[in-house]
Parts: sequence; structure tokens; C-alpha cells
Amino acid sequence: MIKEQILKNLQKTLEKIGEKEVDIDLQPPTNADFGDYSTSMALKLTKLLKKNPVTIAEEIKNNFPKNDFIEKIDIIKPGFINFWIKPHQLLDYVQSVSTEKFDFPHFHLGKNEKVMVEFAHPNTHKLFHIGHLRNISTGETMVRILEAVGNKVIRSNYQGDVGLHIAKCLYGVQSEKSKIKSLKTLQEKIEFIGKMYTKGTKAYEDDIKAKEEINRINKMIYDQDQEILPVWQETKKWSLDYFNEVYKRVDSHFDRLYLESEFYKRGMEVANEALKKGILEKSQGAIVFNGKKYGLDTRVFINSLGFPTYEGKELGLAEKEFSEFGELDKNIHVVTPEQTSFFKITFKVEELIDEKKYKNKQHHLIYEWVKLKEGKMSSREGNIIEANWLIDQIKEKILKQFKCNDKTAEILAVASVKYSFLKTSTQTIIHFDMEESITVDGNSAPYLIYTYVRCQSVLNKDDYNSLTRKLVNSNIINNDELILLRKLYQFPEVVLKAVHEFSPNFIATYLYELSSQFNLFYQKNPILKADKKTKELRLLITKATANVIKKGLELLGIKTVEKM
RNA sequence: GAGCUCAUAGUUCAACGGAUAGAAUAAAUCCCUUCUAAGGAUUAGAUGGCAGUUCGAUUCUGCCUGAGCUCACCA
Repeated sequence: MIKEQILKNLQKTLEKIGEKEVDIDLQPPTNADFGDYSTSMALKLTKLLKKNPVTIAEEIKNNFPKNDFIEKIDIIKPGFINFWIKPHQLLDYVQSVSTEKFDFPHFHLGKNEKVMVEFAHPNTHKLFHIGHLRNISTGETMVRILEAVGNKVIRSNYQGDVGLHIAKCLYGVQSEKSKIKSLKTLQEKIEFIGKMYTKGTKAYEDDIKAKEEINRINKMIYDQDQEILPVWQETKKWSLDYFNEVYKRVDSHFDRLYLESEFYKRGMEVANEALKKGILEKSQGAIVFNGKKYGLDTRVFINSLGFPTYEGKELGLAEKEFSEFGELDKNIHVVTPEQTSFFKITFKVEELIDEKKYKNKQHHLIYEWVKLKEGKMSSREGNIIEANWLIDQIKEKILKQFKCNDKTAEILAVASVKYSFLKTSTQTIIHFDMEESITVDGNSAPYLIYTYVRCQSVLNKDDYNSLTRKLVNSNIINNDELILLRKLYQFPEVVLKAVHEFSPNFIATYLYELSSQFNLFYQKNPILKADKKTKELRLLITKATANVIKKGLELLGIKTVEKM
């Protein structure tokens, strides 16, 4: 990338001037009038060199090594140095992209070039709701962009299949056991356990006897008691089958599905070993981690009844995750922010257990809640927005508003939902509104896909393949074309930035800007009716735009359509 | 009570310590004899308050106000 070359040259320039210890910033400026790359290093050097920033900038400009990729260097007002890349460099890149080849720069989080992304984590016996949808969209795109920059990525998913909520549900199921046989479709089964969960939850609060029974069921699940085992397993299977359908629908999958029940035993063993080593300690009948020394909270790993808590089980899970697939550089947990304390502590305990294995290798990627206008979702209130239901609603809206077939509407609906989550930063709370939140116009997936389809439509009408020959730099590149060439050139850097900061929204924003610029270009400049040379250039731009949009959306986990 | 996070147009969101704070949406007005109008153009609108650091602050620091989350046997 030219960015690297400019940086290297700036480094050399600094050495010539006699300064070394300055970190050089170099980014595309917000305003394209200021060139392709801009640095404010001269401003930062004012103090060190005790000179006017503009003078320093001049000095840098004059000492910048001769090269064949910079068109011009400008110095502006307070002391910015702006670089303009030669158009033929941009053309070369766009030409390579027009053949659907994408070479992203590599970026690794460690020497193993292998990471795990743990995401989705729904609980069985519960609905897969919009919150999970945001999680899975985020996790899926993280997987894809990490792969794009050269990592082997393991997709994992830790699904809760034990706990009080499941006992509540099974209590309800037990009370209406006779109905089970009449349930035929998966949909009916899921609705049934949903209702039974509500029933169990109410009983738990209103009826002391029921509460005792639910606690007993909870213990039986942990003990794998034959009395409850068959129902637990059957209903769990319904949930897992249902989750699989959702994963498929949103174009996601996993290499490894972990279940919480798998780590009950091993978690307890690991916690006890940690107790012997003095990492954990006994307190009021429980085994806890005293975080005070480290400025952390104190949390329970094995409760006073002798059961491992979520924390305890996490130790078993971590051990497995870090051994099953060889050495990992990083394990990225895509989880909501209220678990920050939980992760800080489990990560610390793991580090104390085996520093080499765990230290700096666990990462909590915080993604925020999807809240409803009325407040937080809760199954008790019955205001859960189920993932499938939401996608169906959007699909219906699309079918009503536009002429397209079912298959296209399905892809566009899933795309709309995913994109509306991914275009905002992961750490922003989404205030969900059915009418406004999932948009199919403006900055939306259909807008991007429409732009792609437009490109395809033009390309399909072309009677000869003008893209096979190499375009040489001509002076006829107009401003609209140049803007697009420069924008296209930024794609790999944007992807790199997105991985670097775990911020897929950078890609979404970039794709929107690219589409927007293309649509403006399209409006003003005829492509197929232009003279031969111009037409070749414009077709090249069209092809490259289409490829970048398609690839960019793919990195976001979003499919495109060819016609709409 | 302690700690963490957040506060930007009417609304929902962007912005790496940088240049004129970007969009979408809602409103008004234009553009289909031209490659898909699910498009494009124009107009109007915002950094909670007070200090500080800096050549430069939405971004960093402190205080204030307001919201959310967490702080031992749930997951």
C-alpha cells in the first residue's frame, strides 16, 4: 500500500532533518480537497524543533525522497502536509479490484495467526431475540474480517442449557406433559416451551410449593437425574434445532457449539485446584476469588451448596477452548457490557492459573443492548422481539413496497436487519423502534445492494469486455471519476482499521459513502454512451465499485442479489 | 455509598487530538423521451454546563447535571 511507502519516506525525511522520536500520523483527510493522505506531524514538531510549523512542513516537503507515486505535496495553513497520489496508481489498484481480487493487508493478534470468536450464546428453552441478532451479526462480521486479514478463525458458541430459567420452563412442561405428543412442527414446540417458561416463572413467584419444586428440578438437572433427564434433553433438542434454523437463516454457522452443562464437572475441578494453589479462597462456605488485591470485585466460583457458578463453569470452558484447537492468539467473547466485571475476574483467575496459556489472550468484545422504546426486553413482560418474527416483518414490508420475488425479499430482509445493527458502533445502545430502526431506504442494506444491482445492470449491457486490456493513465479523468477512484483505493485500509479497532461499522460507513458517490456519478455521467476511452474508464469504475460493495457486504456477513 | 459507561440536528446514529462536526429520517422544492427513481439535486437544523491541558478538543483531565450498568453464592 502507498500509505506504507509514504510513512517510510516520511521516516527517512525525519532522519535527514535529524529527528527520529516522533510518531507520524497519516490518514485520508475528512475533506477530499485536502488530498489522499494528510499528516499533522509538522504541527507536532513545533515544540521540539522550536520552529514555525509551516517552515517545518516546507523542510519535510523539500527533503521528501523522490518517487513515482506522489503527484504533489501541499502545505496548508497551520502546517498540514497533504499528499496527492498519482492517478495511475489509483487506476492500477482499481484495475486489480475489477478482477475480483482482493489483497487485504495481513494483521495478526499474535504469532499463531489463529483466533477464536465466541458469539451468539442463546440460552436453550428461550427465544432467539433481536439482542442475539445483534450479537450474531457482530460476531459473524468479526470472524469474516479477521479471516480476510489472514487469520485462521474458530467460530464458537457457548449456549446455556442449565440454570433456573430452564428449571422454570421444565416445571411448566411437566404440568402439561400430555400436550407434548400433539406438538408437530418445530414452531409449535418452540411456542409451547415459551409459554411453559412464562407459566413456570409466574408459579415461581406466586406459589411457594412451586418454587420448591422448581429448585428441586434445577438440582435434578445438575445431577442428571433420570426423572428429568429425558424431558430436559428432548426440549433442549427442540431449542438447538430452532437455533440452527436461525443460524442458517442469517447465514452464520459454528465450528463448535459448547453447552454449559458440559463444564459443570470440570469447572468445579479446576476451581478446587485453584483453591489448593491459593488463587481462590473459602469464604462463608463458598469458594471465591478475592479481587481486592487487583482492584477487582469479589465473586463466587463455587457456591455454599457446592455447585459451580457461572464463573466456575467458565474456568472449565476456557480450558477447553484453549486446548481444543491448538494455541490461540486471542479468544474474543462477544458479550453485553454488564458482564464486564465477570470477565475481568475470570480472565484474572485464568491468568493466575496458567499465565502462559491465558495472559492477554482473552478479550471481552462489548456490544450493547438492543432496547425497546418501552425499555428493556423481558420474557416476563412478553415484549420480546423474536429474531424470526422481526425478519418476517421486514420481509413483508419489502414485498409490499417493492416488486420482487420471495427469495430476493428474504435476502434483503436479513440484510436490512443485519446492516441496521452493523452500521452503528458496537458500543452504542440501540433504541429499537419497529417503524424506524430497520430502514430499507437511506443508509440501509437495500440502498447498497441496489447500487450493486445498478452496476451489474450496466455491466450486463456492455457488448464487449473492455476490462481485459490495461488502461493507461489518460488526462480525461474527471472529478467524479477521480473521487470514486480515490474512494475505491481506500477499501483495504478501511478493512484493516475495522479489524484493528474491532469496529465493523467503519466498513458499513465506507460502503455507504462509496455507494452514495457512485450514485451521484451515475446520475451525472453516462457510462455506456460515452466515447470509447471514457467508456472504458467508467466501466472499470463500475466493475470495481460492484466488486467492492459485494466484498464489503460479504465481510459484514450480508448477501447481495443480482436483480431487484 | 463505590466503580464503570454514556450525553452530538425534532428523532435515530457517524466522526483517528486536526482543517468547513458527517449521514439517515421527518419538512419544503425540483429532476424519469437518458445505462433500474429502492435513485439524484437544493433549502433549514446539533457537540448538556463550567473550568483546564493543547498551535488545535465532540474526542484528553477535573467538577456539575442527567441516564444506564455493575458491586458474593442467577446465568
